[in-house]
Amino acid sequence: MTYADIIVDISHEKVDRSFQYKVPEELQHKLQVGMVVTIPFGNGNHERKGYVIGLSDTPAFDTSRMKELTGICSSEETTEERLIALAAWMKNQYGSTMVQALKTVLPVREKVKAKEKRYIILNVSEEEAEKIAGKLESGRCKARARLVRALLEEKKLDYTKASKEFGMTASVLRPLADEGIVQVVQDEVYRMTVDGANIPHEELSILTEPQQEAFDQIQEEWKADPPRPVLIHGVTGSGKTQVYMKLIRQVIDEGKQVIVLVPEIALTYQTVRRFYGWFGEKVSVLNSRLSAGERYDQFKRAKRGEIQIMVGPRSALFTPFSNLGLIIIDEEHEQSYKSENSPRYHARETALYRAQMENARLVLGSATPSLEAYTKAKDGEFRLVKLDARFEDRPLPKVSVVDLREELREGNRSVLSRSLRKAIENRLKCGEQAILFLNRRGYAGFVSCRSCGEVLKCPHCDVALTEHNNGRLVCHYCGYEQPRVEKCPVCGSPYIGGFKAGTQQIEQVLHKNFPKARILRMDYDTTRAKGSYEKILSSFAAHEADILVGTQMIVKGHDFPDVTLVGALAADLSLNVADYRCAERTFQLLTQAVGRSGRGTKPGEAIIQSYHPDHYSIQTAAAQDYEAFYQEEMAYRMLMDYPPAAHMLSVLVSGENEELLEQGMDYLAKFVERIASRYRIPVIGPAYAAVGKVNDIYRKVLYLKHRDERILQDIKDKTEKYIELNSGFRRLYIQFDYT
DNA sequence: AGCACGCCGACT
DNA sequence: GTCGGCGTGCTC
Repeated sequence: MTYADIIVDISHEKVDRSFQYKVPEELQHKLQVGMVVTIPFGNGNHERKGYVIGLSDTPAFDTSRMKELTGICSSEETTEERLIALAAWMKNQYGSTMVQALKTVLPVREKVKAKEKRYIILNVSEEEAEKIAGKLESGRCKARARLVRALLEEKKLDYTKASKEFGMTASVLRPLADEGIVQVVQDEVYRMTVDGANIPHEELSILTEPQQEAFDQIQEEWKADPPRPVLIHGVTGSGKTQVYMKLIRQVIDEGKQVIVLVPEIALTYQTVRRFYGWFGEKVSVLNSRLSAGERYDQFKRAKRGEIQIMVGPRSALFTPFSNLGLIIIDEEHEQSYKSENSPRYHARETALYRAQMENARLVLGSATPSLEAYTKAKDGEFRLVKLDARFEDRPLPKVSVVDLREELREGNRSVLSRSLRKAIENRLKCGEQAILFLNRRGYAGFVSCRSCGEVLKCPHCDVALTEHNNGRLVCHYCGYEQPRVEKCPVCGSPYIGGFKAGTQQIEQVLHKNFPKARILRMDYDTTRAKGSYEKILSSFAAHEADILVGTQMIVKGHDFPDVTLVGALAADLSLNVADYRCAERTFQLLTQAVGRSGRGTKPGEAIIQSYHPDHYSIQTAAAQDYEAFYQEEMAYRMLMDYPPAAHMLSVLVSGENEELLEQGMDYLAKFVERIASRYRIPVIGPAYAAVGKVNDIYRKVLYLKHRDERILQDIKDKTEKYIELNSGFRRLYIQFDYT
């Protein structure tokens, strides 16, 4: 006898878990994980749809009370089936529960209600309703009377609102509906996000010679069987988008569908407009501001074949297209492709799997590819396509690096070095624009010396130590701690401490230095209001300001033709983050920033200020030399066994009670150590997570590194089982993360 | 979501 | 005592 774990297709949290059913004899060899089946459910044995999420030979429930599933109904639901198989893969790969994986992949389940918004309306005249209400009140039917009264007030009553606000339940409503006094109606309206109809059609531009060459190389790869994923490494401003558009056109002409993933931040009105302009009604765009219901509507349109192209952030990867032909991931290196919630999937890896499963092609693009993708390209797993020339052969900007230690020695303590100040002055004189950029991403209080640039690092992990409120310096990988230092251990200077600089202070300094300049500031504070992001950018593009100051959000893919100067104010801010990827991120940010300069007809310039002017990530970014950066960084990852040289498994445990967390983590660490010692893998940690406390929930983390992915997966599986068997972990939340 | 069960106030 | 509304809890 086999038993199937099934998730019931009822959109309610209370049944959001699996139920076990017996599999009838004749279906035993046919049934597979991911199939959609019919099951009797609940007291009335109502027939419902269910998703098979697992099969086993041993029952986990009293067999005398277990029902039998009635049939397989998957013939036309192939899209769903594939997505469920994808969820099963994600569950294994990233160590989440199946329910969590299914929820990420099939937003359909929760959203049924949101889509079919239900209303209650009166089915009788108002006078009659008044009479009925009176009768109900004099009787004992207070709840029903309440409902009728509410309907007299408000003709169309929201179903969910009604049940929430005055506790209306089905047993209150049904008699009224049966007697024909009220009626339940449903609206089915698509909530359109952007009105594509008003955007004029645009023709795709003709490819430049290098673009055409890249396109041809991709065509060649697509003829192979099976075609490899393609990585387009194109310098900033080389026009990768044009190549994508041609590829998209080709694939939809074949009658297949396309998913385009873009980083959240790039989902601007401009991008959306361009897609609508080129492909009109065939496109739909998702973004995180969309409500669950709106997102469901778009997915439904995709499933019905009303659209051919879906553009959106990582969640758009799960668009239920029936004949998927191509997945494009733009700015493939972006951090936002990695999910923060369980399953902590990476869109690049997951896209690769989905593409393989559905015979779709995959194209990644970036000016600064992730080490993971570039390594695969070097190993021949991906096809590497280069786009080396900027549009119309415009030169890359001239870059210089300023040594802030030198500035301090010369007595300049301002955030602006002398050469940067001079350069800004020049731009103002010529009526050109400047962008000043503060790469604060992931900024966590590291400690550095302003005289010699020394940064305090963990002796075991080679990542920057973080200063905590209690004054101690802590490593977030292994938990190493040491007291605060008063003097620089290398040069003895007392100028050692945390880094303090914000966009606001810089704006003030600029006002003082250049009283006539018009300055715009763009950071988290100034972009919180809806639409303000667009407003600031379009105002700067229209040259209504001379200087734009901001965090990394200003360096992403915008075209400002009058900008001829970019200044990176403190490259060290992203270089010394307590994370092994900080050099990669710094290189990416600086390269992107530098690429904003000189996009128009006038040549551009860029100035990078740093306490580590000779660090390879800064030097190679200044030289715009990706290959050199890759070699250096990869050597470092090999040396330290950091990904992609090795794989890394982290176990994140969180809980409200710090003591309980501490205890649970100790037990867990002991267990993991025992398992890992069989493979001779050292366990790193436990340590407080980089963000040690979120919303009063404490977080601790363990790390394991190994070159063989399967060994880590085995350790993860065993740990998962151990957690399941021990009730002591019930009150802790445990997440696996896998890189 | 839908159904049974059990509590509680009103009425024969 | 009994009837029926209405909240609660369970569904393999």
